[in-house]
Amino acid sequence: MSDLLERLRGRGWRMTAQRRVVAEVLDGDHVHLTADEVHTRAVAKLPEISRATVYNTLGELVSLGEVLEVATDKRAKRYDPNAHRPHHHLVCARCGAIRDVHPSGNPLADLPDSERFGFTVSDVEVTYRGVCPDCAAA
Amino acid sequence: MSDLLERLRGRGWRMTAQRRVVAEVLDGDHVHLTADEVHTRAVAKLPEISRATVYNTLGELVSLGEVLEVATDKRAKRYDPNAHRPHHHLVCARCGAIRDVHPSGNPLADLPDSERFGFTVSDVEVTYRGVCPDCAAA
DNA sequence: TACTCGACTTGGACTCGATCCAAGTGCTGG
DNA sequence: CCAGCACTTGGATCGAGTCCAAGTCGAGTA
Repeated sequence: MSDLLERLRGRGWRMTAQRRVVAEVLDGDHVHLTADEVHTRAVAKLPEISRATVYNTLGELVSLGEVLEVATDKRAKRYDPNAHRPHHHLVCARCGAIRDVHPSGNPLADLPDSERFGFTVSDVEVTYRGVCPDCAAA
Repeated sequence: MSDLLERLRGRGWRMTAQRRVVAEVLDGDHVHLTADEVHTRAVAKLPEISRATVYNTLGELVSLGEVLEVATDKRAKRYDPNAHRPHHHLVCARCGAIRDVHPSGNPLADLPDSERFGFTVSDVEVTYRGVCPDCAAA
């Protein structure tokens, strides 16, 4: 996904070591990391990187649409690098782990006009909640 | 909704002034209040009530299934007294207003086993996002 | 290559929502 | 009416996230 780095450069980003590292961490594997986990992994590659920079960079990536913010509960926000393929989330109520899922059907179409109250509805998020195998075993 | 008070008594709750007040606030109108708003309104009825008690009581109501917690974004959790009729939420991306909606279809059924990854899926939340008429006009 | 400047980074202080805890209060069953 | 213990209190604490002034350094220019 150095396409990501390419796209960022294309958008006029100054390419700093910190930004490269954050982008690499997100690219690394498609898990849904918290900002803090991103910071921990980033520190492994670039020890001096600060939390503030990680937050800044994540925020920029989100507003560029390269990464999605997922706030499934009141714990830490998680960041989803899989922004370019629409999908929904399956969340473990105990440990907070998140998996991407692709339900059949189109929930947007399931909201009749009479239930839209004049809103311009543009998006729908579906969050399935349950208990993951690991937590169920424990 | 003194049925609520009845139900609580039936579940072995000690009926204190504080709990009655919190239940009354939630009953008052079916808006989605934050814990802080609940506290503010509770203080109007019972000036000595503490924030901790409001949090405790809301937490108890949630775990009894009398009230739903709604975390649509990273701001404060909101509490939804409409727990006995299943419904979903339509959120204004600009002002944060929330409306209850009742889509057709059953999104739980739309998640095939192959997409459940061993999770015991117990619940689904659907959040429609858009712009409300007021914000669209402004 | 060297210079320059403003975008970027830093880290520590701060905010805000929420939780914890030890001490005090007051329901409720007997 | 009493006593025991569930409940409340408020202040401390926590954890995620934001802010800010000061310092740093990427990259366009010469």
